[in-house]
Amino acid sequence: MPALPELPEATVARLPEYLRALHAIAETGHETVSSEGLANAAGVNSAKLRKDLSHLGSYGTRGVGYDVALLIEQIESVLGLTQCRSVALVGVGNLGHALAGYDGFASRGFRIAALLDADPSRVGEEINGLVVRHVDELPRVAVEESISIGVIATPAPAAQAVADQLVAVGVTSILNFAPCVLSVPEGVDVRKVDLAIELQILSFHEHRKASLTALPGGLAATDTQEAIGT
Amino acid sequence: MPALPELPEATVARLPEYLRALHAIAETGHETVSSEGLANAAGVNSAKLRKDLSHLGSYGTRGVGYDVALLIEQIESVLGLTQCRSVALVGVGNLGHALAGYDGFASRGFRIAALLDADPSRVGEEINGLVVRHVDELPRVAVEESISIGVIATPAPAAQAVADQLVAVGVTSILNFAPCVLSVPEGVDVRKVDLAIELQILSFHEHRKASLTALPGGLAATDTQEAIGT
DNA sequence: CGCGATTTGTGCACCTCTTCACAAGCGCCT
DNA sequence: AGGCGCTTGTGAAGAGGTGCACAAATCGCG
Ligand SMILES: NC(=O)c1ccc[n+]([C@@H]2O[C@H](COP(=O)([O-])OP(=O)(O)OC[C@H]3O[C@@H](n4cnc5c(N)ncnc54)[C@H](O)[C@@H]3O)[C@@H](O)[C@H]2O)c1
Ligand SMILES: NC(=O)c1ccc[n+]([C@@H]2O[C@H](COP(=O)([O-])OP(=O)(O)OC[C@H]3O[C@@H](n4cnc5c(N)ncnc54)[C@H](O)[C@@H]3O)[C@@H](O)[C@H]2O)c1
Repeated sequence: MPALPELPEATVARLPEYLRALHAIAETGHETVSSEGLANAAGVNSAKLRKDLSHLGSYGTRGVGYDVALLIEQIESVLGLTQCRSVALVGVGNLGHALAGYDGFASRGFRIAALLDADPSRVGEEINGLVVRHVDELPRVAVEESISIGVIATPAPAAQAVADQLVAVGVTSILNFAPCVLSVPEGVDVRKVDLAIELQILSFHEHRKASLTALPGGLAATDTQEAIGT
Repeated sequence: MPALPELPEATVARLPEYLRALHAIAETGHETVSSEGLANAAGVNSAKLRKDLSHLGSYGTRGVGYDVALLIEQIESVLGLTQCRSVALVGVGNLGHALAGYDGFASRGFRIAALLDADPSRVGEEINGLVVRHVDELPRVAVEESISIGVIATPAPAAQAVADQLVAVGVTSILNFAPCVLSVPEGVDVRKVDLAIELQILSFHEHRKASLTALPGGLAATDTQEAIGT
């Protein structure tokens, strides 16, 4: 059993990006990669990458770099991806359909194990070989499929109720697409994806850039680092 | 012209959340709101909220709170949402369809002004009153519709090429759904949304929680702050 | 076998962000 | 008018993250 390495949250958020980059590098046939090379592929600073990897007691070789296969194994192990995790998707509407048909989950260690909706007219529909079931069946489904992550793609007003139902059946990780805050008991992790927020942040920078160029003879030595980190 | 207030990036990222919360509060009929109340609605610490708002030279009243309507106006002004921004969506596949049919954009100050795809069989299709056009028409469309933000929803291998095309026609803000890093010239902002990354982060915490509970008589006084920030 | 080229791992300084705690300000009630 | 309770705005301390710069380690080659 690997002693829990107490990773910084910022590092955890970057590990999946490294993993993706590593898989891409592995496909090109390279057996090792330098911190510089991997950092470029992942879009980060090489020093940051080295520090991140050092936190998981890394297996790099000075003068050579990192063994790609070994590093993939290490990161997957730390992220808990050695076992395939089952996901329940609640709300099979516009967005839910896209998610249900997305093959990028399976290829990265996740299995959509259940599709759930409250609308009776949607129940029974088959998407990608999976039948939509009624959300009331959640307790049974959760056990049968040993769900470990819940994804909420319902309208915002229904999201809190769905979250409560997920928590009630023992789900402790939720990915929320509805634009609202969820209140959950301690010990439950919620992550949120909100498109409108992303666009509004872009809008701000667009606005700022416009103001800057509109300024009279603004000195060109203003700070202009771009490509914001996630 | 409002002097640029030099906002911290972390604050900018939270302003849209405050804005959403404010709109919700406005609908309940409240004319003012305390930092405590707004902070709850937005899912943040009240001290953080006050500091954030103080950065935009805020208009709160001690002993009373913030004027909801005024604050909405202020934040929208700072985010550059006073003008409706036009968005071009490139890649009208699985995910693109969902985005094209999403009404959450219009309601928050954005207008999907163009749908573009490279697949000839998709060109001409009408979605939500908008006709899919060929991606080669981007230069003309960008000017006609005065596009200010580009959204990439193509497969990863095509994303960089699409980004280059967007940059070429003058787009300086890009929202990327493809799981890859984009390289863009200085002055262009890129934000990324990657579902698999979100799930993997959740997986990590799930993994960690499992290890903790599996530990023998671990003292209950371990840190257990949850509900991670975006 | 030793040397130079290369690359990792990390101490350190800097910076940003968070959180606490409280003075200053405002309105209301007497 | 004055006092009291409530709420904002902010200084300061602390926590966390970033990036530089370099010593330590390893490999390949002569
Ligand atoms: N469509 C997008 O591109 C998009 C983008 C970003 C965010 N979102 C958000 O994702 C959510 C879903 O968007 P959508 O466009 O798919 O909406 P939608 O209306 O098309 O789909 C919502 C689905 O949820 C189901 N539902 C409603 N209440 C439910 C409940 N209590 N339990 C289970 N299922 C329930 C409905 O029957 C429907 O099928 C919304 O909150 C939206 O704001 C959507
Ligand atoms: N479907 C999802 O739920 C989902 C979730 C997260 C991320 N993503 C990512 O979003 C992207 C799109 O996913 P999808 O499921 O919609 O894929 P998709 O294959 O259904 O759609 C991709 C579309 O992009 C078009 N396209 C390809 N090359 C193009 C080019 N050069 N210019 C313009 N258009 C081009 C294709 O014709 C197709 O219509 C992928 O990168 C995927 O990884 C999808």
